[in-house]
Amino acid sequence: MNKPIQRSRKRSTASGRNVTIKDLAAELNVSITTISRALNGYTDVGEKTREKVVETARRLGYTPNRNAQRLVTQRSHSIGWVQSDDDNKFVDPHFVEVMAGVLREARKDHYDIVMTSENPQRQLATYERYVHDGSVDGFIVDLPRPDDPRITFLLEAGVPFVVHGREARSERYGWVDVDNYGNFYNLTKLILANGHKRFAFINGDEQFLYATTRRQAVYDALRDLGHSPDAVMYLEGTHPMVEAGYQLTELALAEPSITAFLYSSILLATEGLAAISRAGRVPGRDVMVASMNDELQYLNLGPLEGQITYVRSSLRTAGSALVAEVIRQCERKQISGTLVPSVFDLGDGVDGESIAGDVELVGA
Amino acid sequence: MNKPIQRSRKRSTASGRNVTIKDLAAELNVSITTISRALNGYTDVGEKTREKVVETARRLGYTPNRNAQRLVTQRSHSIGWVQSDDDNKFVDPHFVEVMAGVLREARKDHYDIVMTSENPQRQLATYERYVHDGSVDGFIVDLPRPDDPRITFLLEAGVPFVVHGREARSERYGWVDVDNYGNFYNLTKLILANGHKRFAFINGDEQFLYATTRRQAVYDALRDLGHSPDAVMYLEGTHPMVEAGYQLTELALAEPSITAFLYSSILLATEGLAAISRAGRVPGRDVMVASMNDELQYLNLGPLEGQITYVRSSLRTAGSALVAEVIRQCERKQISGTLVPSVFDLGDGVDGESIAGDVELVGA
DNA sequence: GCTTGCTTCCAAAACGTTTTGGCTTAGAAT
DNA sequence: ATTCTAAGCCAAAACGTTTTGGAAGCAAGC
Repeated sequence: MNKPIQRSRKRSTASGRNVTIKDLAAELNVSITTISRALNGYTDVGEKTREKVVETARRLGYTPNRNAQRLVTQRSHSIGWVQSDDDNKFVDPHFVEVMAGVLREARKDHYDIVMTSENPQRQLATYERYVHDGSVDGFIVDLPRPDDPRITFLLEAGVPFVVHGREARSERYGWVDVDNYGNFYNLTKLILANGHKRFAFINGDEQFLYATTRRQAVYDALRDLGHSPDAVMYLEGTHPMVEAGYQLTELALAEPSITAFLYSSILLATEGLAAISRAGRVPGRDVMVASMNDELQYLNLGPLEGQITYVRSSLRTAGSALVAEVIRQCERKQISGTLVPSVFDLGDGVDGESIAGDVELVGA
Repeated sequence: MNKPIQRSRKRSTASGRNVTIKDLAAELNVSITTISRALNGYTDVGEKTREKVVETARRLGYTPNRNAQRLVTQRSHSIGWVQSDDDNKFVDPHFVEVMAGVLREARKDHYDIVMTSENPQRQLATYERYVHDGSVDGFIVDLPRPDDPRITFLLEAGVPFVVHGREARSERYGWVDVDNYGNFYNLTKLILANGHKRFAFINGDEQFLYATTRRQAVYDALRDLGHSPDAVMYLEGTHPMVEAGYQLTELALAEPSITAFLYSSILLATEGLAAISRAGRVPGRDVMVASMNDELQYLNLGPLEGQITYVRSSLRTAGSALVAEVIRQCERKQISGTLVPSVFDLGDGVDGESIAGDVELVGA
């Protein structure tokens, strides 16, 4: 009898067998080769036959079995996106925005996105398994940290992947990023140009690179424009961000010398605005508020119109670019970096030009 | 030469061939049958052989090819989750919370989640294709509407699926839901019990069923407790929710008879609180604020402590239950519904008991 | 000695495709 | 008349597993 220890098996669909390439071949009295080649656009099948084939394929509701295709072609047409199961970290509203772009682009190119979450210690094993077992052709890597072990692993495994953000080795892999440095450099310049002598900078979690880069940009701008580093009160908000926005702003409000607020995320900024209002200060008149705006679709900035100056950059666009890049790699093994565009929107009473961030394409 | 019209092909991994079951068989001089059975826990392989097999499998870094397994077993061990590409609708922070639970549970059961987005008109075709081509074994269906065509389709296709929410046919499919009716009935009772004669109810978009059910519950409670339907000012916020929270609250604040606010989502509520504060009213003293709290991890309710009365229910738990249910169906074709638990948290100055919602398991 | 039963193994078929390396046939070129 | 070319088709191998239906060997029971 040879029973398995623990498995049980059953067909997945309630209805009977799906129609296969063999059924088509039988129906038309041609070989399965001809069916396959007709459907895949090869030139060695006669026009009449091809027409008959596609017609009956449609009529019988034929859909090629994806797993058979994957097995023989050794390509899954799927890309993997593994999330950190690190409780709060992964549940970030920014993430959904990126995902919207990722899904849309993937659909357009007929790729699937396969997702899992895994705690950081076991993540490498997950990447390894996914690529060994043929589940995916490449990966999206999110929120890179300095010397990110995931990147190290993927680089030496020689697997296609794209990183949302950059670290030291960014020459060697494909990436998509916003111009963190340029944007925060310019925002700082803008604040100073508007006559503010001291401001608070409420940054994101510095364990992620985007935050480090932004801090660097702010201090560089201060130095280049001849201001002391003391002109900024630097505050770091850890994930999840929202609580930090309110509390850190309250902290900064205690110092009267501070007349401007710079936020690393619009999420921090909206909370900050609440704190500012509650303290009886009015943004745009008493204080200047500047921020990075990632265009979170669910956040309506209407009520805040004019109260806030920001650099706008679409995370959704970044998401699309991510999968475009990783697919490009899967299909012809060349890597490139993409800087997503940024545009400035000035709040009321703020002087300056609406500098548009560069759109750059590194590599080819 | 027979060239294809448009394809190009390449191996996915840069490194050479992966190690297969044949390599193991060759290494150990046994048949591939034995390898397979040893690795899959069948009783008809000797203990010594089994040990040798698992040892060399580990040593050689063998990972079974997922696509071959899927092809022969006709099971993908993946479950599909198709998002509406309807621009704003899908980008809802609630979604991320559900997803955290979905991914965690899927990982635990060794299932993959494959996601796509598709505009509503073409969604049915996507479900059809996914199930025909063997990509997935079942589906998660989100945000059902009345007579949802997706449910109609999946029911008659006989495909395993689970719905987050319920509509008329909920006897016939697996679902996971929060007790929308009970919770909003109780919240209304609580508001009235605290002496409020008139309140605003800011609901979610009624094109989704959870919102309709909640409205029904509120009006039923009013009727049952002998109040006129006019005791509520009913406002419907469409997606995305956040803007609605602020604006609709402002609208309701204009009517002085209104002394309490009931929100369908904590997202609406936090915006509402901002509007209330800005209007110079203080929540917990001048007005009562009640809400459903879906435990969005990125939202910190600390600063609002005591200002708000809510029913708490974990969307993450719901997410886990969703995949547990759909996997159960895939593996033994029985369907059941699950009500996720809810618990009440009373705000300062609010009288009432902390009613705990029922935990129910319908079906088997 | 012969059957029976148990344990351990295995050859071969199957899953549904793609691709290779032909093989016909018909017409054009010699 | 023969050879060449091109167009249209196909048999068979391959992808990497799982599963079926035994077979071989050996001990126990009669």
